[in-house]
Amino acid sequence: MTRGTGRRTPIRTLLTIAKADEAVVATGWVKTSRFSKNVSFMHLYDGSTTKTVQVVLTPEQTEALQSRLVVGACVRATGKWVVSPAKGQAFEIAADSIEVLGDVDASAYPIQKKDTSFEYLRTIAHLRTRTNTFQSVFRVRNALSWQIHKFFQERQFLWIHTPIISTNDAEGAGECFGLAHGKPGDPPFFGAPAMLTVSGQLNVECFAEAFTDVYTFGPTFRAENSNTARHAAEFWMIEPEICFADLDDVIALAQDFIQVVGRATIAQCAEDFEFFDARIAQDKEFTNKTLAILDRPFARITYAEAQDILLKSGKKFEFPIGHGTSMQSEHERFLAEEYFKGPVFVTNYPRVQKAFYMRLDDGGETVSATDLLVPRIGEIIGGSQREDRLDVLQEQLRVRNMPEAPYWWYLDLRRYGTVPHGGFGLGFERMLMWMTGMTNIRDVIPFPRTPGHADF
RNA sequence: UCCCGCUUAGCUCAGUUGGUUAGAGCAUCGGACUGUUAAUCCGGGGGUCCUCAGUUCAAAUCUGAGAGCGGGAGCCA
Repeated sequence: MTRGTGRRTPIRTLLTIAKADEAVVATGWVKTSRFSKNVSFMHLYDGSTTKTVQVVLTPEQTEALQSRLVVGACVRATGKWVVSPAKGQAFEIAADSIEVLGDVDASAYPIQKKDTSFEYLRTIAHLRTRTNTFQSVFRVRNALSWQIHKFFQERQFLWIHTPIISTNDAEGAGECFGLAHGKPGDPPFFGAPAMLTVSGQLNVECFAEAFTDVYTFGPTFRAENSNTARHAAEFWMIEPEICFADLDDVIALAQDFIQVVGRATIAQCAEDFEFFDARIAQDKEFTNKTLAILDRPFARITYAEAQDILLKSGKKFEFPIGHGTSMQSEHERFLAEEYFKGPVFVTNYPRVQKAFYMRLDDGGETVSATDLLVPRIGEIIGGSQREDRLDVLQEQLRVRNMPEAPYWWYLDLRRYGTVPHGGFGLGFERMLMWMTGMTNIRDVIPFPRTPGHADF
């Protein structure tokens, strides 16, 4: 654990390894302060932990600084690390000197030491980072990112930086954001209309067929007018691609990924998950239940079996069920939340419901695709074994009235040294929501972009 | 894009059947007090009741339109 720059010590470090009577320098912002004639207290946070450090002030320091040590003020406290005589903490700082580095006008500061709605905090996204909830959310977001890279790196996957700018709309995964430059009527900068990527998959497949196991992890853009708590116009996606692999291998990787990364993230951010259990989730056993799910195999059924389950459930659904129907949100939630009570892989969807690059099953009616459905969130992963046979892939383009020309390089992968391979795309923010219990994707993205909103 | 709901103090909200000067908690400001833990106690200030139009003797309250926000659906990750 770092000792900081040498001129200060992170609060997390202070609380774990500082020794009694050691001279310390703590820096941070005031979380709360309490003043009285004989002795005063101030709590500082610096983002390194869910906890604060208590600084004890003398009457002279109180007199001089009371009006300035308000919530949000930036402070440097120098003093001695001493045993606390009170119950709330083992140690505290007996301050020798306190400097206010940044004042706050308390009558105007919008962050208060009280519950505040997430809706309101979204309107002050530049300041919401200072609240307990968002401190925990973004520490976990950082840890989850780190554990994702760790998982793949330890398994010899290469991280591929697939392009953000694209001139083909990949797989038709969704509506694209077009790129404009210069004056209207200028020739296209890239020689063809360009857009922000909707997926790195087709690009990363090129690397898979040279490095065997690869992944992308980066921002993705969808211009769909989606107004839900689970959709954003800019989000991060994890897309591994593995060779010499079929759908079973893809599913095994996906399950291993979620379980290993999930457990490691909870272990790395134990304090933050305690906070979510206490303050965000309705259920105090929320994280323990997540850990239990991460310890046992996920359910797996085919699309056809899923339809049989829905038909036999006797439940009234708003949308039609039965073979050939497309699975709606209510059906997915029934399967994950009520029937399996946990994550479930659904496989072998009808060909017509899925993308052109998914491998056609024997019989030609279904494809080797899978969605992973989880309680509360719905679809968190979409994956498939890819069509590795050139003639079948060409036929799949043809039946969808898609031109071959833009995909010449993608088809080359099947012309030269083709290989059974597959992969999946996992919505990073959806996994974060599933783990933390946060219910709105806007509250797990630093500065969320949704229809009508790209503020800050 | 569709359906539903909400909008009252800095924040979170209450506001009866339309009726006189629109309330509470927290925050804030002033004071007191305490090894305090979102401290406690006393006092003060703070309002375009989202906007516009209408009904009415009278509108926070009823009607219409608009805006913003939220929930759900579709699309998907």
